[in-house]
Amino acid sequence: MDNTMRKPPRNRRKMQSVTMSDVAELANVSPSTVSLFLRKPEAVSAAASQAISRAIDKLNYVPNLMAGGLAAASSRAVSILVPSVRNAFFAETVSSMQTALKKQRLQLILGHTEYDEQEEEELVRMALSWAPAAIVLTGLSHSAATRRLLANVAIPVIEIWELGGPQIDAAIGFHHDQVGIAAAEHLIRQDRRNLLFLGARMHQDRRARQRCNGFLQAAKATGAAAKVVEHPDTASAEIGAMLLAEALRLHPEADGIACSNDHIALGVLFACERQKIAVPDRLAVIGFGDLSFSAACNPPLTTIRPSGDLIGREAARLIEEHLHGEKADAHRTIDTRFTLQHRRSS
Amino acid sequence: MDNTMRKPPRNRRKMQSVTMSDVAELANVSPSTVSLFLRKPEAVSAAASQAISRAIDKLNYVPNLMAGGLAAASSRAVSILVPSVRNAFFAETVSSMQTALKKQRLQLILGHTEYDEQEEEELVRMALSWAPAAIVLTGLSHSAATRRLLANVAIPVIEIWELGGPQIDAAIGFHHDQVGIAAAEHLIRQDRRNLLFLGARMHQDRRARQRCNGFLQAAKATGAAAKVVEHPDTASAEIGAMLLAEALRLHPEADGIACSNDHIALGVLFACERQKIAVPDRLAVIGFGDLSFSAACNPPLTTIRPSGDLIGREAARLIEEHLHGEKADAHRTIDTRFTLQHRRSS
DNA sequence: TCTGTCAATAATAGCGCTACGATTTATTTG
DNA sequence: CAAATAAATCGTAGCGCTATTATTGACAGA
Repeated sequence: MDNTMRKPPRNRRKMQSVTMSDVAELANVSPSTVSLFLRKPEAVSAAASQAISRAIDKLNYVPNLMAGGLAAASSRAVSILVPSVRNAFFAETVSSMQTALKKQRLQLILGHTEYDEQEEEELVRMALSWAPAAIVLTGLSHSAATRRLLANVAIPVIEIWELGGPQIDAAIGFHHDQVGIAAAEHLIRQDRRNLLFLGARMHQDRRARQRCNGFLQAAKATGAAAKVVEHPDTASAEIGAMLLAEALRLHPEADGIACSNDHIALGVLFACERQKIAVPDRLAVIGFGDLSFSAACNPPLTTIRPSGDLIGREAARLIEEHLHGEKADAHRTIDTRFTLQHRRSS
Repeated sequence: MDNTMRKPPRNRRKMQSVTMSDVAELANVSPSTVSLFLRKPEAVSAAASQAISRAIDKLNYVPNLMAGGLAAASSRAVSILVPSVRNAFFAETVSSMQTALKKQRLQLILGHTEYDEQEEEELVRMALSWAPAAIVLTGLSHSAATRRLLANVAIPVIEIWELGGPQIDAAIGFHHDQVGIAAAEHLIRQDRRNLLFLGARMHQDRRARQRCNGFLQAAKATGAAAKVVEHPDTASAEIGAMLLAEALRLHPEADGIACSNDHIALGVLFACERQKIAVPDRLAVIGFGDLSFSAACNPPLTTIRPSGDLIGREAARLIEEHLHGEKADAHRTIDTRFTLQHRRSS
């Protein structure tokens, strides 16, 4: 009996053109050494380093992060979930974070929750499938299942753009009620006593709601009158103009207006101009966001500038620290604060 | 000699809490069946499906996409590289694309090139490390190395937001020179003969440059005068106002102005208002972008509306088709066009 | 000369999953 | 009712890499 009877070459896999072994072979070292070189170059001799570098260049080797991640049980990806990147605030944070993370060769996986906790939950599940190095969520409010999913992960879970509630792990942001308070106090300092808050999409945007509540509270505390007029759609200048019209119809006595953000405020300014309502003499206006047009409009808009950029950078820093082993105390809270930009609209 | 001498349990790996085998065991099927169920549920019997579903829920199983991607030699990630997501145009595309891709359980890996081809190259390299299902780039201009890296990949390479040059694979967008032409022709139709183009960051923003060139060309073709005034920084209303001042100083005879985008145009409107320059009587203004404030400002801004949203959706569609095996002819070009929004500023 | 120590490198054993062929079971049909 | 066909399920062999341990070689001290 022929015991050399060979099985036919059974199955065949797809593959990557150039692998680490190819590099190793060309550089005349073992694959282990190539791997070591890629992860800790300082542990490899100068001669070997050079040979490997040369081989990588020559072969145009691109490491397979999935293989690496699988073997190391963690990937070079960071998942970030924001309501929407169309919103300039979150765009800013995402952008600054991506820039900071690139230096550590970490990549951003982006998801949009559209202010929907169910959506967020699904995205968290998908995100975890990548065994990310960290996961970043917007706000402190999440579904029970989301909390459960994240309760026991070994990676940093960072909640951004909101402070002041129970947090899963770390939180980076500021207190939105304080923003509202600051706006109200500012208007009152300008001798306004009939205050108004114009808000968009507040049924979904928890943080806008918090600003509104802080505003009302502070107004009440000083005995000023304060009303709210809102609109369910996403903030825009158009909605802002509409809200102003509605507001003046309902509350013609108003002399100080805070807006849930600068888009609304811009619309208010546009409407005031059309209707020859003097700003700030007849009506003081304050916004939130300090968007790109806010310093340039007529009159320049007083507004509260959040720290979207800083939030992203701090999140990246936290992730970096964790990666470098500095376990850091969990449940860290970083208050990035906000600043009042006093301009001529108030 | 004791041939039962056992080696000590050699090494130990980290691991994921719940794996597919755990699910299989609980559901009383083989891991293969679980895998099959996850990928092609219709190929598994109702009984098994139910048992597996139950087990997944019970164990809270989260598949490991890296293992899956490694085995399948391709991942559920799509890489998208844009200049910056702070730019509302790209934010729109990224957002609509993410929404469309989520339905197919594909995830977006985001990178910012900051208008730098070197940066882009590095990001492409990083992106390829994930064996993405597709890769999306902005524009048609890339470094030689980038082209080389992408020349032979088996996945769709989609270039967005620009048409009219040699493309790597598919391209989705529109012709920016046509935008410039449309703007010039519009102003000329409004009886303007002394035209001006105000541009920001044109040394980096190739597409803004193309719009400018189209504008100049069309003006020249009809015998109208056309000048350019530009500023190196990112577009903003502030820069727009500065550009207008500079422009009127250099070209006081101007009666029609096109802006590289609506931020600039908004700044122009602000400045005109401050200087009591009548728009459109003295000066007609047209922008590009149709941003959120453009319909609401004073006067409402005539502008050209691109199709950022559609670009994202079409890109997602292309990727989906490829995933479902419809090989589609390569080098596809999809012109998403643009529309002129004629409002009162012109 | 013989250890002992250290630095550099290599061999080994998977990480969790998918693709493929093989096998089993159910269903049909001559 | 056996044979042929179809449907459902399973077993196997990696995907390309990392982490750990094992090995090698150089050099020091005694």
